Amino acid sequence: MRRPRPSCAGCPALERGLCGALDDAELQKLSNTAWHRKFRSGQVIHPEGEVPSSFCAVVSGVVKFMKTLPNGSQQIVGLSGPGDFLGRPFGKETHAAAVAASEVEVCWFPRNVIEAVTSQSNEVKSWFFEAVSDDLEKAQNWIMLLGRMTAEQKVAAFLLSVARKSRPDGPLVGEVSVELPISRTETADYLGLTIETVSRQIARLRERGVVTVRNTRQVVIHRPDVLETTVENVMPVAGPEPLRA
Amino acid sequence: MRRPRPSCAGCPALERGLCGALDDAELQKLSNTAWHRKFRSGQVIHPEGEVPSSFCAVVSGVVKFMKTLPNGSQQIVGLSGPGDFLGRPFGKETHAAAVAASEVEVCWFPRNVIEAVTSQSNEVKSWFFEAVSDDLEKAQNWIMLLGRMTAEQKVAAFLLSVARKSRPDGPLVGEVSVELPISRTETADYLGLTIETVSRQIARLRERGVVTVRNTRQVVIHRPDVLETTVENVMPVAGPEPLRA
DNA sequence: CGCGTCATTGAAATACTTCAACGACCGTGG
DNA sequence: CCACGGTCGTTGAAGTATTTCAATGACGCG
Repeated sequence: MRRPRPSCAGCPALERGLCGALDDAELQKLSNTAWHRKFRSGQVIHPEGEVPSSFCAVVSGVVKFMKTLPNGSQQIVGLSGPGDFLGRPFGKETHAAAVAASEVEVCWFPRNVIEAVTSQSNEVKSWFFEAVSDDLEKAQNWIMLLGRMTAEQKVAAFLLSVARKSRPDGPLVGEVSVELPISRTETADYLGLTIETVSRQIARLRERGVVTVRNTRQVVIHRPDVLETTVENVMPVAGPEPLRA
Repeated sequence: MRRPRPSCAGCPALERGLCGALDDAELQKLSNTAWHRKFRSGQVIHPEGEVPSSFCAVVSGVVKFMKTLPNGSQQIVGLSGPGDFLGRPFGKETHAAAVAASEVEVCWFPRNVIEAVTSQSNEVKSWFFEAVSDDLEKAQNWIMLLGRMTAEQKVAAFLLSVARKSRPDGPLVGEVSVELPISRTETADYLGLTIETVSRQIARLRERGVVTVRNTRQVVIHRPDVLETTVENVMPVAGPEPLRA
């Protein structure tokens, strides 16, 4: 259902995303054709392997990018939040499905409008380039995590990444209360673990007093420093061999 | 040591890479400042976390992109071969070290030349955008592999990816003889396994008659179809539950 | 209240790693 | 030419982290 044209004031895509890189005329052009659209948790925004006919920015909620193996096992290959853009210009098929991981609201435009703006503006091209480069960097960090970290480290890294997103400025000292953006099942698919292992690792952190679990989505991190050393050092205490140059 | 200016004729970067997207004047500008440089296996081409002062295309050999954890464990987050470009314009620091995985020859230019060409040409900007997008897609496929595949599947997928690169056209039928581009240790770092596990999985494929190992780098794949079903199906036979829509 | 979904916990199974020994290959120097 | 040492790969046995299977518990909704 078509909703009234959105006002861009206060939109996270304007403050942090592509729209902030546009000049007034370009923004006007985009917002003339834009409309807001809502998805319930689990709904597919862009299916895998199609050229999306449209393009959108996340206004609120969390979007997961999923790949599915023929045997049914799934892997989340990326997450997007408010201000992030879904899809890319220049009609390539998506290589992962974009699925709402919560109630999601997006600002939706036809792809030809985005492509018109993109092809004319150098700055917009650069913005896309930077965005994809950042995604690539995140993906490579995730490759490191999936390939070389233990379950304990993966969960610690996940909690830290959520905490850092909620505190973009400061360096995580003292108590940090965070809201987990995704369910246990999704966390497992994100970390390449089973749901049981995720649950057990969180339980261990709770037993050790590192975190308190208010409910399945609300976690208080008492000792972010412990999480950080967990991620950085495989060895729990006293690394015997300082690595040589 | 500075080598004579290279001729672009026959260079893989011209045939498959960025240089093919340049017009004559741009190519001339680039080749005027370019020179060839060689690296022995193990030498670092771009260190991690620096803004590279230069930019280059791989002419021959294999380059690995590595991340290292504080405890010393390593993960290869990408591989590049002839025709691929290392580094990106617009002065961002690299997020992985580029290291020669074999004898490597590159075509080397100062970054300001590349940036001049890039900022003036729309087509070059698009080329970079496409290249990074492709890298992102590969990285996301690798995330799937690392997160959800067994050791057996990882090794099968690796052999297939090497075989496919050697036969860019046809669909892998019959016997395929491949040369592994990287050592066992590097394969392990690429697949997120130990060297022993890689070795054992290859041994199992050999015992099952799927491959023959001529030497550590030369492998003949007798049954690529078996490798493909291994990757696609976790279950050896009879997937019971067809996944529902 | 009862049902369905999602999360937690326990016990058994297993895949992968770790530790350790051995073997193949290769260049060097006697 | 062959012995020697070094690196890299293979193989075996033991250990461990994670998965799998199964049961129970918490929460929301009709």
